[in-house]
Amino acid sequence: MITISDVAAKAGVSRATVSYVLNGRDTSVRISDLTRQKVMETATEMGYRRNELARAMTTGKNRMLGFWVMQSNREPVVRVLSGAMKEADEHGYFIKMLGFDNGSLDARTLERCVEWRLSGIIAIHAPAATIEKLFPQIVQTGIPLVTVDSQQSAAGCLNISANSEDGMRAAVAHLAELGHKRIAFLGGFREEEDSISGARERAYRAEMKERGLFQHCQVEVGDWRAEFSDWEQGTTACAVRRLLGAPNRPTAIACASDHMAMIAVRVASECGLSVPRDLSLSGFDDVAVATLYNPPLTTVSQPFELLGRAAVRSLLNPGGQEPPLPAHLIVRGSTAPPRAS
Amino acid sequence: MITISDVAAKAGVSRATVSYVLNGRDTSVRISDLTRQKVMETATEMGYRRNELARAMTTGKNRMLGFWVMQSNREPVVRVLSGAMKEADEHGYFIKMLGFDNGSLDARTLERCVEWRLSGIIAIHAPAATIEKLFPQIVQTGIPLVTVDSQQSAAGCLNISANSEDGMRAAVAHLAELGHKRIAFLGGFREEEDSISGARERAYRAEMKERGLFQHCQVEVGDWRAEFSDWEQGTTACAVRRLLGAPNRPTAIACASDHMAMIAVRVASECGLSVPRDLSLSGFDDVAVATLYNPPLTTVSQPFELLGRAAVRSLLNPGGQEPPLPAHLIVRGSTAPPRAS
DNA sequence: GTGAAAGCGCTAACAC
DNA sequence: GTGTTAGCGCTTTCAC
Repeated sequence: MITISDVAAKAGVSRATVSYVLNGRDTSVRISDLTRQKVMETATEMGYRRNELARAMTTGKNRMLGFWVMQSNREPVVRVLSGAMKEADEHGYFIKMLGFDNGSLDARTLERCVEWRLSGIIAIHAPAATIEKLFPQIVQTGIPLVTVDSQQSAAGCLNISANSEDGMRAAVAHLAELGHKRIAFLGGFREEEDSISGARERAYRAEMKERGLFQHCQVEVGDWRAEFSDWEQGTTACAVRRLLGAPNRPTAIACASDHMAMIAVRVASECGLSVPRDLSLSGFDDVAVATLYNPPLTTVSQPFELLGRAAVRSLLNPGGQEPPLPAHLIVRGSTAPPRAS
Repeated sequence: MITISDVAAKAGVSRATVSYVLNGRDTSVRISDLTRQKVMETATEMGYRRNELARAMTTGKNRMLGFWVMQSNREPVVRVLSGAMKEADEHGYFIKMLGFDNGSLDARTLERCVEWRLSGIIAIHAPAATIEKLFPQIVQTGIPLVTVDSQQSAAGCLNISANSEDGMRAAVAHLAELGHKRIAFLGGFREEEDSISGARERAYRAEMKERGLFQHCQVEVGDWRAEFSDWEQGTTACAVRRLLGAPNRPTAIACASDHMAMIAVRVASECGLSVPRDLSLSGFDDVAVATLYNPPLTTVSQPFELLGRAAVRSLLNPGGQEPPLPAHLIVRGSTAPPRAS
């Protein structure tokens, strides 16, 4: 492999000069057009390839960001990743994958981040408990960490999320405006009080209250990391069955994720209920297949790609404020006015 | 940041000794238990963190694999990635993301791979044309490249795929055994003769022929990279409409992907046809939502995680043969016997 | 068994 | 403007 010295020798200049030219540092250190040209030529001619490893080592800065995912297999994750990739790329940074499905943020992986001198870490869907437990070690590494779509500012580390409260309120409002009164909420696993599902639940209650429907509130909790393969025995399906089996069953359910809404559709048809004729359902996330589902899902769309971009940006310039990202309702075919009863 | 020299000084040994101990090279170079212990202790005590950058630089080997994806947003991609991550991790390797959605394999990104001295590249869903065009440059870099779920051995570079021919034949066989005769095939974009969709199409024809149904063959081609958002105007929807609008419309369609099968379900219901009562449909991939779909999709399951693992393994030991990975049929609710007509 | 010393490829003061 | 030089943190050969 051709090194900078080889180029220098052949071009008849010093290594430093080559380095300057190759890094375009012409502004601070003037290099004559002639030598620059000469250096460039011999470099390409010899097939020189810069060694980013050596560069990163000497500067002590690795332009590489870690992307930490607890659970893959979820479309939001890959969409955030996609956004992060693009933003990172635009700043000359790279993404290194950390612990895909390897369970949660563990000390060992954190260790590896410092061994590689990463410039930052993005953790997506991080349980607040884990973050909190690891927090001392995280600050000790000195590597900035930003969470995405996790609990609001767990332990004081920055979190990037869309404004899902507004989104949830919009969903409930939509349902109410269609004429529904008994609108239930189907949440994700309520791991801790302040989980992301909890935030949506609060938004639901707030909107219900504002519309004078508070006495009709009904909340059930499923588990949004459930495997899909055996959803029929899952906690989400059970939660929906409880909801639909109740004497005063709801005519609409606002769900905390699209997948839960899909499970709800399936359970409803089990019960002989058709969506949206007998039951209106709204999802959350706007997963790609939401539009292909049968019926197409009314849902709250989250700007996942933008979340990824924002996460990278906030890592790159720590001071800067990121504008809040809106989540907005998309009305499709899974919601309709309640049947005249 | 504590360096190896710091540890050496404090432990009262030379840097070399520390290096030996830390790398567990005790076998070739004997280190006394006492010194080893001493070194280990001071290292942890001082909070030493190895510098992987420096290590990679001096050895000239970067234990990092590039993962090249043309189009994210597809579940298969993230599942392959997940498998690759695990396998890489078990061998002490890492995954670096390359060009997520940045279009296809381009020369610039390849350049970057050599700048980072990557030990290998995994390219998923690579169009054969691109691979072929870039092939000279790829071999020139000397970085081994393996494709996943791409056209069979494009231009002589190794490709890892499940045996989707068998899977397709199983799907057609299943449909035939249910009593269907007019079984159509809905393929992905037929970019070149030997595309992956083409392979499935050939398998379909072969199975039809074997069962004496060759005269009932009907093939339409959609586009499996279509966006979902406007599937109604998409080529896949049109292809399905052509199929269902024909005088002798098929009673079953074997689709080359789950998403296309879902589109087919939607189009069928547009036409007043119900699945599986009026039309049986089989998918391909076994995407997570296949089981949640309405109706649950009969589909051919691909072992994506294993593909990822196999890709990494074949990069790590170039000689070794990877055993073929089977794709198998999963029967769910989207297929049924044809209506007595 | 252990240590001295020579790199690995590059950057960045500083001198010319 | 350009070159000299001293590292960066680590590995590895070769003496001791």
